[in-house]
Amino acid sequence: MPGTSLDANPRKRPRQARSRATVEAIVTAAAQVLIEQGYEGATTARVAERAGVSIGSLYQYFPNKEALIAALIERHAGEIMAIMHRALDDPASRTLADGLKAMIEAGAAAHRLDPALHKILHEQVPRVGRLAKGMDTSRQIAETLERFLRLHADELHPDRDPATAAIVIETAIEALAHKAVVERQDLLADGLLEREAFSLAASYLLRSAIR
Amino acid sequence: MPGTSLDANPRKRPRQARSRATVEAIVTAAAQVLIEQGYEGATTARVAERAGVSIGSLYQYFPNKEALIAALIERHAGEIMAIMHRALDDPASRTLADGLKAMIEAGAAAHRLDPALHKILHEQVPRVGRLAKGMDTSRQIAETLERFLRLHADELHPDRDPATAAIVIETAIEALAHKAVVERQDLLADGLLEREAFSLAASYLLRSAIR
DNA sequence: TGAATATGTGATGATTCATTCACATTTTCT
DNA sequence: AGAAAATGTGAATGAATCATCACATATTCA
Repeated sequence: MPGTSLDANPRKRPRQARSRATVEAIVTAAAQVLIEQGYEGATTARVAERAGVSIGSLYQYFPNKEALIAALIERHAGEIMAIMHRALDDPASRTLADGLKAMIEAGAAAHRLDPALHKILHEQVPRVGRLAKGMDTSRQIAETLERFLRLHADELHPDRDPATAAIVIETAIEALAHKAVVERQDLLADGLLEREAFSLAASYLLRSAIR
Repeated sequence: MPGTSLDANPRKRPRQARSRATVEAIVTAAAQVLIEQGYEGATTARVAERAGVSIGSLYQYFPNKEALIAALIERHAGEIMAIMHRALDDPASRTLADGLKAMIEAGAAAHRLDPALHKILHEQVPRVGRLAKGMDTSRQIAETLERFLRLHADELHPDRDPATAAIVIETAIEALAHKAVVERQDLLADGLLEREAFSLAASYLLRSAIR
């Protein structure tokens, strides 16, 4: 099996404010070092140094490197999911088209949060053990979208099955946002990305063609 | 900079048949070990052992681990590009819709070539130095598709710019095929993937809505 | 205040790995 | 055949890295 996964659970809870700050500093430093050095170069020693704490402190709260990265991933994934939920649960998303627009904008925003970190997490972090869980954002978003599609079944193209369509659209939108942010920044000019993504999704999903 | 990249060029050319077989065995072993052990677990020693040759032989032809993986990537990418070109250059692709279908089927076929290897290459191999170059398949496919779209400009939806549309479609199709093969094998049943991908692409691209 | 608890330190051990090199074996070429 | 070139070998080297632990400092709380 790829990468024997160790126990990646937190070791000890920070109780005092001082230690909470330490943990925070460590995770933030991990993000920075990861961006600058890549996954292999992000050694526990370097992270601790950047955080301004000793190695020992790092191991006080994270049993190993994998757990540290897992914490970082969960923090990042949490931020993205929050943005997504806000978009689709927004009562302003009255119509299917509105919801789509909101979702696409949320996706773009999520990717712009911290593009460098997002890129490294996607490309360089071995998807192993608990790390994979944290990255499971996509499945959750697809489920949220599926519920939204069912709510607007009347506007949905009759050939579309909500479950399948949700996966298709979530996958495509995510891939587009990722590609734009990571290697085609030209698509980010005046919301070109958002317009194209909307055209793509809308023409596939909508019963009455608004292309 | 992430992952200081070393000289990843081949070291020595195999001249005799015997050594060509050795190199072949090493690259094939690399694929197997990579699949079984992940990127970190794929040590040069293990690869050599699996190939049934000594460490020394491996280093005779590959200056380092990165070069070895790069060779593997290039072999895999080459196979995929070959499939793609065959599809879009096929004279049977008379109409835009036909070409799209061919391209989508080629994409699916490419992913089915060796799904386990494809997955590991995409998810676990750091995109660094020469490794990144090899992974650049996507850009090439987008360019091929763009040319194809220009050839069929008459069928193209007037709002679509060929260059942008090519990127959008290539990205979406690739992402869908990848997702299906890697984590949604249910989409592979009776060509569901291909049908959905076609609906998505066609409704976005075509002037006259064939949805 | 001072005992108990929480937090912080960094030298050190143990392990793993990539890579080299001096030498052995096989193939080619004359 | 036999010299030269190609190919193959694997113990040894050296450099990283992860992770521990005995001890120091800071904070809490009775």
